[in-house]
Amino acid sequence: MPRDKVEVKRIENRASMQVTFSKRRKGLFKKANELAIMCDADVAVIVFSAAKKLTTFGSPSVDEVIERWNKHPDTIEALKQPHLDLDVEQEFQRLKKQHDEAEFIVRQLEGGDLENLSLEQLNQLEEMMQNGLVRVKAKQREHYDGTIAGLQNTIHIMGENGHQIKPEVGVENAVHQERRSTDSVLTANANHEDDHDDILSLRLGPYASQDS
Amino acid sequence: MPRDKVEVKRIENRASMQVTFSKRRKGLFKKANELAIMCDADVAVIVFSAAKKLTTFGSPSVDEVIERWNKHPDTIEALKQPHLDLDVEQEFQRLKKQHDEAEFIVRQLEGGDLENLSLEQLNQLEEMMQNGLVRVKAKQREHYDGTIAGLQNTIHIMGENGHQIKPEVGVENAVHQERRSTDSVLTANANHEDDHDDILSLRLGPYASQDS
DNA sequence: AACTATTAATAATG
DNA sequence: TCATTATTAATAGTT
Repeated sequence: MPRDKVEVKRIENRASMQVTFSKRRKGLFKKANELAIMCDADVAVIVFSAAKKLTTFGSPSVDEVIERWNKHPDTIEALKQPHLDLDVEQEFQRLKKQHDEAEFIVRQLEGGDLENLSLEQLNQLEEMMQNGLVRVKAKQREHYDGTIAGLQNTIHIMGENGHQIKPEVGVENAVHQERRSTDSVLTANANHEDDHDDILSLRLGPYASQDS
Repeated sequence: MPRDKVEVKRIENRASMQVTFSKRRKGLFKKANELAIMCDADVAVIVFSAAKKLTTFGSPSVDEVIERWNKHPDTIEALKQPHLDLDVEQEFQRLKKQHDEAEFIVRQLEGGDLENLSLEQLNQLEEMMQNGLVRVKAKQREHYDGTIAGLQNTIHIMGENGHQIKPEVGVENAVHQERRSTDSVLTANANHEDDHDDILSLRLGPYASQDS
């Protein structure tokens, strides 16, 4: 509905599909919510992205609406429960395949072999990595900026209290010190409450460098 | 969204609620359909009116989407009936966890959210990406070198056949350009035979599932 | 249902 | 990804 009229058909460009998806999914959920509230309706919306990510909206909840749907006359004749063991196995295989694909990319990062990739695929990998790198660096900078601001503030306060310190000298240097190359590898997990960016972490503070 | 701005709250008047319900439900289904088509998403929308009437939209179908929802990792844990074989269930969880870790890293590359990462984790990610990039670039260079060698060989043969060309001049430059318009690269190898596979497999094609 | 005056959603852009 | 904005699309109130 915006800048240009757009045809309703599959968006071939991956990046813009992703952007459009996010926007429209948000819009869809908003509409669903409004319908539920304004019209006293029970609504469930289930969305799987092209990347297989699941997002849902439910009022009063996805489970309850689906439960109702299961019991509804129009639905009830269709499915009983004809699966389980077989389906679990299938789902297992599907998940395994999906995992292998993600693993493959991670393997490239961790030193996996690139022998069998075409130049085209290498270029795609490179772009993916470059883009990721840009974002990581930007986020690192935010951390450092926050730390620097905190330090400067501390120094400012110390100055007001009559301490005799020349601040700017050490701060900048500390931050821009080069990093050692640990070969450690991220054992990733999204959940961690141990997010500490206190002043001490400056010591560890490697700053990103190089081309980007 | 028309004549007057309207608050999102329950419409008390039965008649106008019914009218609004019809209009908005239609709009909701239209949006859901557009999302499914444009963004290659699987979408299910289930609506019970205040009068308990059921209407649904599903792409590819309500049943299939709900089936997928049932089997989704995020959902399966909360399954009502825990009648899964214990071994299978355990293995499933193990694989899911492993997958989450790989998926997490890949997400960062694909533009995932870095907000919740500590500085330490960002540094590890960066290093991983840098290392991967170095290897990818080295491998790209091999490809280009191969191309160069081939060209030089051709030129050499042409020279023996009496052609008058100075080869060394522009070869290196010519080969090392050629690959910066990355936007289109991603869609370039989209084999649509695999249409409903995920983004990773689209990018990496047949190599995605391979093991080392 | 149809009709519009408006608001809301969003494609393109930065 | 986030913000802005120029447009189109959805729709509340009215007929």
